[in-house]
Amino acid sequence: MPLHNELAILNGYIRKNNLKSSSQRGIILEAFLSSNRHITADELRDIIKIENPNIGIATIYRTMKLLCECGLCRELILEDGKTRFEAVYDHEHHDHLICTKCGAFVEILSPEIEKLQKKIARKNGFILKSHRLNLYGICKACSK
Amino acid sequence: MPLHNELAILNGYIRKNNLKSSSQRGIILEAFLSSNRHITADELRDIIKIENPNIGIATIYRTMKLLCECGLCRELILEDGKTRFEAVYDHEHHDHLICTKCGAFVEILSPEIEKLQKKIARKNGFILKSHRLNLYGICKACSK
DNA sequence: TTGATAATGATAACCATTATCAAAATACGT
DNA sequence: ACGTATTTTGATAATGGTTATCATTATCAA
Repeated sequence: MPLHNELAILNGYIRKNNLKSSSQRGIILEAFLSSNRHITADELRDIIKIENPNIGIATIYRTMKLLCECGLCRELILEDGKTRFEAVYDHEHHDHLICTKCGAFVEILSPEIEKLQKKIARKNGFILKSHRLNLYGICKACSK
Repeated sequence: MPLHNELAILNGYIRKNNLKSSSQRGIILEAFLSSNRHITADELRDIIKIENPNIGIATIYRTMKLLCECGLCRELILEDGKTRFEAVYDHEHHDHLICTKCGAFVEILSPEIEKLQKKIARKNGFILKSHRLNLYGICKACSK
């Protein structure tokens, strides 16, 4: 049950920062992890609403920000104006290949590209902290 | 005078699509090109306001969209919630290296990375159409 | 010049996200 | 277990960038 690990991380972060735990945070974390996709705050709310209609959207935003702070989650900003949240713990770093027709996501990984990125940053006097790489194209199904 | 070329492209696009020309579009195009940076609609309005205080923000948005359609401009979406516009004509394709402290931009170019991207897309059955690569780090001046 | 249509400017609407604030929940020392 | 200080929550207002609306104006072709 991987949830236990993530919950431990969240609770550790809460303790370390003198925050307080709440049932809402556990519920949101579980819904987020089990959704298993790049989800928006609104979509998450719809899922949570079924069992917990009283959890407000503000709390979802606040909790997702918290999850990002403690390294369980990452924001994904595309061009539709909505922030998507992506699980990080136990997930290798990856970039995205996105079908512009159907919206399909493929997670991709290229150590070679990463190496080149570091090299470019160094050449320009930058200390590389992170990067964002999205590839846009037409997937197999859509190109038929 | 490179403006002439861009103006010709814009006017060609207008003619081809049975649109109508206007003085505002020329003014906005010129202000955009001479700003020579990744500019937001708001910043562009401030520049234009000095000589043409009567041009509305809606027209600026509409014109920038038009410039994107005819290939003179590209939208750049970062994480501050503002769309930036970047000149494309006569500019080689490039990605971005961004300082997370001072916001400095460096345009970067790596044919090797581009080649790897194509390879990855192909391996996943995608026809690659475009990509977006931003590197985030600390620039030389800020790391002192 | 006229008629059809596109463009403009002012502003309202939109929508995702954040701030506000009173009420409720939590943690901790006693 | 109790009281108290502090955090969290939920409802909702506010924010801010962008887009839609619409009456008026400008453009273009005949």
